[in-house]
Amino acid sequence: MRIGQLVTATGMATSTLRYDERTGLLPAPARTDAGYRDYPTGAIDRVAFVRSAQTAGLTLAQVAEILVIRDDGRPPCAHVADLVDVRLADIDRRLADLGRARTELRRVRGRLDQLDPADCGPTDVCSAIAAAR
Amino acid sequence: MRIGQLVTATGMATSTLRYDERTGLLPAPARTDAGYRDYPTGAIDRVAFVRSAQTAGLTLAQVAEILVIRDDGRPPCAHVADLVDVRLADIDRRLADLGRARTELRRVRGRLDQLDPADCGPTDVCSAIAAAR
DNA sequence: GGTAAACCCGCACCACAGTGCAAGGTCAAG
DNA sequence: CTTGACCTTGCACTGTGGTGCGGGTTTACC
Repeated sequence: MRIGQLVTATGMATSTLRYDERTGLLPAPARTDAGYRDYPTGAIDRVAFVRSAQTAGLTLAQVAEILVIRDDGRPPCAHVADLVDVRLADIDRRLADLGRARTELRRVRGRLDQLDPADCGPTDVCSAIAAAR
Repeated sequence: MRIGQLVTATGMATSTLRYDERTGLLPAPARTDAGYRDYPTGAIDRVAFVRSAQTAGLTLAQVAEILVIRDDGRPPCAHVADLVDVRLADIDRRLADLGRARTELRRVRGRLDQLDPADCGPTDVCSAIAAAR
């Protein structure tokens, strides 16, 4: 299968597939005599897996770790569980941060509605924001 | 005030202050004869404002926009309100995305706990993740 | 006058996940 | 045999918010 076929099969861009190969996410495929990449059919599943894992919020570096273990013949389950746990903790942290930021911005927004632009002296840049400390 | 004093007053790094100046967030200060930056005392508030706005979730580019308006002598209230609204919408989007990602990852985690590594054939890389599509 | 700390500038570099381009080679159809 | 689609490579660039380094000057203190 040439790269064009893999593109239509997976929906990825050629540039992305080559990028994935460069970074070790996809094994370097065989080459035709002319130097064209010649993928096995399994490459479709491999690409699909990479994108699933990415959608789940893993970085490509983490996906690569999983693939290394699997390609080594070992089941990556334990490592995947670790990565997922780390990612979940990260998400919880981000959710908390964003929630706080939202509360804060809502407060700023409320002050802005209250504020008459004329009241806003040139001393500070924007009192509605400066108050947010 | 020299840059070192501003550093101790604001807690920022010199490199960051110079960066902020380069990108227009801080006005270029006066210079001593020797070429040292010589900040007015107001610079402390300016830096503090930039960090407040940044903490509120605005990008430095957006903060710069606000400052341009203010330095132009106009009250930036209306523009700030726009930026805050945009940022709030963005945060809501992110919160929703992260919530979905968390649900998905929790599901993957559940499958991992269920799964016996021995069952995980070498056909797919990790069935717990591959199922997440 | 010597030394250490503080300051200057410009350039290069970090993560992250790609995208875009130029210049060239190959393959299939007409 | 030509045209056009497809493929190759490497390099540079995107955005964001800075950090780090090297080489040189100036200031502060003893």
